Amino acid sequence: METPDVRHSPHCSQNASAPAPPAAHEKERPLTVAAVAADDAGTVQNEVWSDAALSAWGKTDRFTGQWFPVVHHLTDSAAMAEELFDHYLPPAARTMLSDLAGVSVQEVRSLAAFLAGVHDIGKITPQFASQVSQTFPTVLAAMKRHGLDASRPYPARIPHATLSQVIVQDWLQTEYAADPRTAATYACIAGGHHGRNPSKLSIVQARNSPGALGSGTWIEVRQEVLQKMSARTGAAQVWPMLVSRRLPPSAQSVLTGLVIMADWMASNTDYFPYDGPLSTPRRLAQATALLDLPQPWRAHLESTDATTLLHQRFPQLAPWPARGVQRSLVESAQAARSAPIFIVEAPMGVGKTEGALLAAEVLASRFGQGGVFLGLPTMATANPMFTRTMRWLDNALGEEASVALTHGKAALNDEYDSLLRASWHGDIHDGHDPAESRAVVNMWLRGAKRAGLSSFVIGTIDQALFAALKAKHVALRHLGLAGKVVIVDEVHSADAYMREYLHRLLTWLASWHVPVIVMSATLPPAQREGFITAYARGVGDLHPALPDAGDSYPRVTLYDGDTHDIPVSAEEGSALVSLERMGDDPALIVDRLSALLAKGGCAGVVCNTVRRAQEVFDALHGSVPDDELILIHSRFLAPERLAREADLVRKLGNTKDVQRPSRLIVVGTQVLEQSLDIDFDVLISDLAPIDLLLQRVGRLHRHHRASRPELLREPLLLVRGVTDWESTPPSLARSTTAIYGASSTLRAAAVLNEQISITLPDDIAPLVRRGYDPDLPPPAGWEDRWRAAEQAAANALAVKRQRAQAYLLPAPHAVSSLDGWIDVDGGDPDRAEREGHAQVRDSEDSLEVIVVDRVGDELRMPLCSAFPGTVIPQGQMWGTGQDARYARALAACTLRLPQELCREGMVGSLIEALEGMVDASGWQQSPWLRGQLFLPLDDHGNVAIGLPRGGPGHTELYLLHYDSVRGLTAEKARDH
DNA sequence: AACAAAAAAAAA
Ligand SMILES: [Fe+3]
Ligand SMILES: [Fe+3]
Repeated sequence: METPDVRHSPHCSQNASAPAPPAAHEKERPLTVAAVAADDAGTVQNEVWSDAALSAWGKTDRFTGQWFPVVHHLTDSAAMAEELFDHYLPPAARTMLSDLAGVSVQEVRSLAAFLAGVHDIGKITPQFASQVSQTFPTVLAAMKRHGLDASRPYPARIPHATLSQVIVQDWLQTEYAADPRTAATYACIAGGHHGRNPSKLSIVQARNSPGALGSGTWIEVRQEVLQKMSARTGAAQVWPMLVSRRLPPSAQSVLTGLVIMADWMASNTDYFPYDGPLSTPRRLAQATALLDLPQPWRAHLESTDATTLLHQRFPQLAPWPARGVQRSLVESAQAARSAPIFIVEAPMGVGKTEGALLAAEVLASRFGQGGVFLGLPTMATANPMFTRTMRWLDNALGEEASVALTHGKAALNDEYDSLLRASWHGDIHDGHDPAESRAVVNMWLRGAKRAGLSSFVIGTIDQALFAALKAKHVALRHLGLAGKVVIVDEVHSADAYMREYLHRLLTWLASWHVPVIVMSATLPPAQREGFITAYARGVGDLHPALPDAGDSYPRVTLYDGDTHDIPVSAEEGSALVSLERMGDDPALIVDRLSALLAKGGCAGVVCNTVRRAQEVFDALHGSVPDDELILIHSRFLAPERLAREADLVRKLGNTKDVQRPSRLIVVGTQVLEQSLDIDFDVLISDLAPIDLLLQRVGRLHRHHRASRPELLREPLLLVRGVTDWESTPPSLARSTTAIYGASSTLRAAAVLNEQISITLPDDIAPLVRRGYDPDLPPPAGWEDRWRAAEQAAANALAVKRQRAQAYLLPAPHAVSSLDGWIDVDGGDPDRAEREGHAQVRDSEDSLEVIVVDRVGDELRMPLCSAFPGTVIPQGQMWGTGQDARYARALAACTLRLPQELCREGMVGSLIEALEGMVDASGWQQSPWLRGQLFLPLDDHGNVAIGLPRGGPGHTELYLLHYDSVRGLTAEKARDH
């Protein structure tokens, strides 16, 4: 906290009895003066500055009564920026900044240090200084004695960062005759140091506030700071070159990120104490020792051969040679002319991830990146990827490097948690052999906005997309990504809304020369082209050559200024999947499966909704033994869903110790289509968009198995979810069109129309291409429905894209400076962030709750938790200290409520109802439980929720039931 | 009226 305003201090509400601040005459002596040590080497800061400059306060601490001169904070920040430039930024980021600024690396370093060295110069103004007139009157009196009169209060509060921008900008204009627009491209970096750049209008307003800025000595002291910082950092020699050209926005944002990082560090009194050593080198040495930031990663490869590399990094894969995709990736990474984007389309299980990590090493060693960002669509896939990446790092790292797992529930991941705890205590983490692991979590690189600044960041793709979102501190996201190789996996799962953000991200990444590897199942050609076009835009190429339109799969496409179709040697044999249509009555499944599984076998049934899955399950329940039937969907408690998925992989996976049962039916929803590496002998699926249907088919005879049951030797796909196959066009189940829209589902039906088989993998690319081809003609007799569906889809797409624009960060080429770049038309970003309007996913309201068991008057931890049955105290403080582990285990017991309860306009009353059911007031101190909602289930797994609907006094009662077999069900009781 | 899965949220 920079101002002594303590209204927002977390301590103040409960701190009525806190000791009063020391008496005014005692507390306002800068302790630094007394701390000059005789052997202090280097520049003693006080000798540099005039007494007037030293009298200006920059920070105050109301609790200790100490204050700190702003010129010292600025000197600390400049020194920290130099340190970060030299030892935190990877070579790629340094040369990128130098390229963009049009000066040498050394010169752009001077620019960075200068900007950090003046970021708070707006504090040397009457308007800022006057804030402490009540709390630190003698500081103001001393300032006044030095000619800095701040005794008049300024109620109109212009943020000091805005004042900094005005001051720096005007100085560049008068001192170096910079034109205003050019000056703004540099000055906005000071203006944005609080995470939000002032708008052009507010800058004009600030400039026209002479009272706020002050005159006379105020101007002289600021001039002194600007000149001495310029001289100290070497910027004085660089400005004449810089002012002749505008700094590109891509450099503005990364430098802003660097200034913010330096400021945060310099503002931490553990690292830069008010009363610590006075000489800057000593202060910096103390801070860097305490920070202990690992250096950026330096990739060093011992071989150029893909197979050799593969075996060095992934010894468990020896002695098998590198696979086709891996070789293509490694070899084309070696050949790329400049930082490239790869688009890798291949099924799971061909070693894409390993190939991408090896390619990242090749790219980083060639282009100087210092880390890798690896993004996945879900937390559930990011977690195992974190573990895999850690094992790669065991073999890839020569020195210590920082790692982070970044997603909303990262702290619930045990491996990351142990690394986090090790960073606290400074001791080595348990679990994995620490001697082998040079990957560490750095203490400073924790928290939502800092973790992404680590060298190796594994997280949800959202964490990268935030770099394209209008949100506070987006420049820190830019700093985090600008020196890395960026890999995003399973990109096919992104919808049109997310793709808007992904495109914008790619444009920014390209502008920093960041190598990108996009991995996906088959993409419609328009999507492939969209990624290349967005990336090319970032390097100023408006008309990149488009990739070959032919149907190949797997395929690797590369753009490095030119577009290349990289050959991938095919290795899999092809398979002919028989395709049959069946009716929608669940009873038909019972009959069909009992016949098909007569000689044993494992069947998967994928339904488009939870309700349909539960219906199929119920139909099978009577005739199939319990241990041969599994239901899986997302409406299970998270630990139970995890256990279920682990069970499926144990039974149907591809591991050495797989225990495949002789007979099994798995009924589920789309959770079966996502990233589970399991194999069915026969598959039944609801009709779905063709790409999704093919994802599901990917689970059919997925692994090479020595033998399959006699009746299931050839892969068979049965498609249902259509109420009438005979009508023209087929009439789709309503729930299916509600989820996917009529167009994409109808298109799937069209491309499969009259087909009786699918050849894998050859048919995949053409089916997906045709399924999304705008010119696909409807089959005869489908025209009317088709037209209506196409129109509805076009409208929905336009709405989605439109919605995405609201919080989409402008592209680097679309702005001159960062002035107002995260401002939202008619809104303020603080509010947008607080209320969660700014999103990278387009989603309707939905609610996740933590489940507790209610037994009599007691609340207990759920049976699936790590502490089953443990009593949870109510109405008293709980969840911190010794209880934190219980709170953490409880926080893992989440359950998503059905959409039926989260309808438009219902969520508010639902939250209210839930808050009334469990007294969680005593748990709010726990970071695990703070702000969460709780659902108490009685010992039958039941809970009733009443929601006001319609008129006053009118209530709808929903009966929820949870059991470990069917998951959560909701039904509406009769009105009462 | 009812329809998957998925993510997220502290600074200087
Ligand atoms: Fe500041
Ligand atoms: Fe600051």
